[in-house]
Amino acid sequence: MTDQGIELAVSTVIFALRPHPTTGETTLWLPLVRRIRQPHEGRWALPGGPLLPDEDLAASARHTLERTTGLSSSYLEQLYSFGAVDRSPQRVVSIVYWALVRSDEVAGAVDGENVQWCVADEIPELAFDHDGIVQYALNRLRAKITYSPIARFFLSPEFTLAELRAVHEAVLVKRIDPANFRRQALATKTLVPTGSQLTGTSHRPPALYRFQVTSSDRNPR
Amino acid sequence: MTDQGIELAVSTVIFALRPHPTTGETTLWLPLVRRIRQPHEGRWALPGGPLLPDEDLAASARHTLERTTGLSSSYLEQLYSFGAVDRSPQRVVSIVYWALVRSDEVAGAVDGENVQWCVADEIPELAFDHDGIVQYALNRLRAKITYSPIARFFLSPEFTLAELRAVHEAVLVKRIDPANFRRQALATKTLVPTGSQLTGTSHRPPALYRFQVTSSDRNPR
DNA sequence: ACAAAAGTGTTAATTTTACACCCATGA
DNA sequence: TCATGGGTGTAAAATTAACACTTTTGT
Repeated sequence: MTDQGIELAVSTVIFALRPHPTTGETTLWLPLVRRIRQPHEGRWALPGGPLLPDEDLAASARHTLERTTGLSSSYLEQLYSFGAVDRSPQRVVSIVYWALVRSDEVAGAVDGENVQWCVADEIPELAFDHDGIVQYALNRLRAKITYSPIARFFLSPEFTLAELRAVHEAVLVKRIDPANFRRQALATKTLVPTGSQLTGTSHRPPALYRFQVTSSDRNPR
Repeated sequence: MTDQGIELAVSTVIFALRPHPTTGETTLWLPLVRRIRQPHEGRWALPGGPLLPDEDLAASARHTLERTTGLSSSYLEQLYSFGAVDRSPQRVVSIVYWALVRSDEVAGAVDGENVQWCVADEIPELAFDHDGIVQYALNRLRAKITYSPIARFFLSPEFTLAELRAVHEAVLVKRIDPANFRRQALATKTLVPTGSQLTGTSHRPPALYRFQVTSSDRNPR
């Protein structure tokens, strides 16, 4: 009832796919922001900010995402809430979201003054307990992509099965048999062929697909 | 940085197994508390309370559990955080946990003045969005019991495979083949036979098992 | 014609499911 | 000895995984 004086913040782990700087392989990246005040001043941290009184939790995450990257998310899901007592002099409860950004959007993004994109598996030491949070988000993404069709949120609405498979391979960092992947993907019945093909390749033109829009797309949770 | 004046509360969905009042079948139950002030005064709601400044999130959930039921939880996991702007005149962000209580503990519990245990699938209309939260917790429990050995948290440390199976059957509300269940359970290698048997049954005495204690028991998340 | 990826077919291995049947105990 | 669940065996069915092979394009 009475005010507890606990600060509420919302942070977001933002995932996007980009080529790895050395290997060139498509890899998971995420943006970090440099802290410009105490505590942990100068350290890299997850983008976030205080929850505004008239802002939904998810809206807060979306705003942070737009503010720090200039991008919009194609998928957003709550990850976990952290609120250990010892986090800092002023007690903070952080509600953390994770988000996916489409590759065609992220291609045009550039690092800002205090924003830097990092390869997800090569993160520097972060402020607070953000290392653990990133690891937790990575686990969640990798687990979820294996049983849920979230891979599509990295892609444009129309895509080939090879592109969809490439997303899985990049996220899970392992090769996947194209023939079996195709059958599994089509067996879900969530994939609809558009009828058209992707031309301009130096091989047989692949068919284009799109995902069926389901009602659960609005309430992922 | 500045105080936002948002109230922080922690609620808990507490599950226990008891016989169904009419069918006698072992069924999922959960305790509800009657609200004694506005908003939603008189309505049933999930047990919970404001987060104290020096209290961990999980500790808050545990305290609520003990306060309202007089019991302790054998398992506690964060469920979700809710914080829509429209929840009430005073904005509240609720961090919700779910908990399991052992059957031998709950047997001795009695309903208090403003506490009532209800069959989980026959919940009355609740205050706030608590109906949805209960449903979400039920989904989570039913999903998790199929891939994680949480069923044991309803049981005493030593139990028979039939008792373990009965927990699965009660939670999922469906019959499970005893032979196949046994093999699956033993295949996980998390089950250790104690060497002793349960006597006093009017049939072949079943072997007693206990679960291996793993390090992940401390950080379920 | 050749390379390269799209797409199809086939089989082995593994996991899941169904159910028959023997075992050990109390009544 | 009978009823009752404990516990084992086994085979069909479904799923997963591995890989050969055919198709269609650009060069």
